[in-house]
Amino acid sequence: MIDLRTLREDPDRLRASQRARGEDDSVVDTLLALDERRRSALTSFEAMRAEQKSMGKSVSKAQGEEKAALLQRAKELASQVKSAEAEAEKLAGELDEVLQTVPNIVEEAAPPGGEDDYVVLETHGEPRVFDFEPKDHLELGERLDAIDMERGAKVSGSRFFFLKGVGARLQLGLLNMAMQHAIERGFTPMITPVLVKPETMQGTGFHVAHDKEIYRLPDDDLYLVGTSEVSLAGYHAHEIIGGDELPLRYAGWSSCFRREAGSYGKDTRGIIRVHQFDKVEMFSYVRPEDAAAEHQRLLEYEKEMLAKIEVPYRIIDTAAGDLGMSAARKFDCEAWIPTQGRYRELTSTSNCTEFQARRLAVRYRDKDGKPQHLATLNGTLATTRWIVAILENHQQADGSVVVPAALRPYVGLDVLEPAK
RNA sequence: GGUGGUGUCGCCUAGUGGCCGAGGGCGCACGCCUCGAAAGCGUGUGAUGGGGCAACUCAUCCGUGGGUUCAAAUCCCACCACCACCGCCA
Repeated sequence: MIDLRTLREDPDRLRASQRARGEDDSVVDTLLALDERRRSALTSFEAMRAEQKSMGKSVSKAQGEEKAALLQRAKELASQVKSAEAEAEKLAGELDEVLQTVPNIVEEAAPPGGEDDYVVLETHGEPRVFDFEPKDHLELGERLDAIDMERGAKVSGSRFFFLKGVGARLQLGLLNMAMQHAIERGFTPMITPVLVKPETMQGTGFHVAHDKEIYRLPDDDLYLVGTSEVSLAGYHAHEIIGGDELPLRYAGWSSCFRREAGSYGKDTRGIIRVHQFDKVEMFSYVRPEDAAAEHQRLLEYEKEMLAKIEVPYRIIDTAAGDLGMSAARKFDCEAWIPTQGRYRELTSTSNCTEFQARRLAVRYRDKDGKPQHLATLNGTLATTRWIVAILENHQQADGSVVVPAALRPYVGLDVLEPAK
């Protein structure tokens, strides 16, 4: 959520941000007008309420006819107070409704534009030159008896799959390595709920009512998370955290669920785009002034993980229009996928500044003891999709796959051999 | 799933319609005292929003949301969480 006081003082900042995202900047004027009306309604309600309170005192002291007269006037005032309050609440509700739809203010350094306007910041490693025709990850996975899409579809439908044998071992090893990576860097490991209440989903920046990506359980008013970021953002909701406890760093392991509505026909083969996958996610709560540095830190940890699986990758600075609701800046690491001849997203790290914390009421005490909103950041350490990059980049002519050295202790195998 | 109980300021607690504009204790902060400390004594002690340059001031907040009333922590309804017991399942 945007800070209203900041908006009043510097509305042009939000206007510029909206334009960078390619979104409507007239919402600024809508907000300012509503805010003005809300404040004047609030002031008049408060004045009436103060009068009502003092009158209430006189009623209790008065006697006889005087009391009856006072009571009569108090009754009239009570109904006026009621409607003044209703008016103030109505306007507050309208303001909040608009406020809920306004995305975070983007960092000035973020590239303007849409999905294709990203800027490549770094490229690491060179795409491997094969002296044989490389197989795609699904063919490799099937030969290894590691990935079973057909039975996934039989049991659950399209975009579901089984990881089996070395496939299951590969994922467990990868995610365990990610967890260990995080623990060594001071993160607290967490296994999080995957079903959350609407306010948690909403607070993290997803629209419970409109978002087509969210799986819903309407009978229970619960929602399946698309990432443990949601649960970890909600973890400290409505808390005031002592300044000496900061920064708080968590590494969440969870299954993630995405409906992938509107992506029909995209990435239909294999496990690139699926309805359910597993992920280890970093999540930090820091003081707002430390957020940019924390963002670089999370990106650094992602780079270290990518180095461990030894795949070529690049880092992109996501354009403003592709940031999503909560992020002010986002860096993606994309790995080279040989059979696609292009880079695909393996990690994503977002600086959400105070946006999520304001919605979820996560605060800390500053030096003066005043509660202030924290900044939240998240970043990927490993996901099921990494298996695609590992299989394709480390395959050999016979269909076997060399396990990257750092991963071997976690997988317990040096080479994955095709099943007979 | 059922029955009963509980939910008040960081913690414990008082509070059964107007004296609650929430009292007390603990903790914490500051001051007095002391060579220093403890004890003792005194003062202060939350959040949100509005107004004000500010000191300050007004409103809201007693699990959450509704309702009754001139007036609600207090009465009524629903929900949530926790505890106990019963049932069911593993």
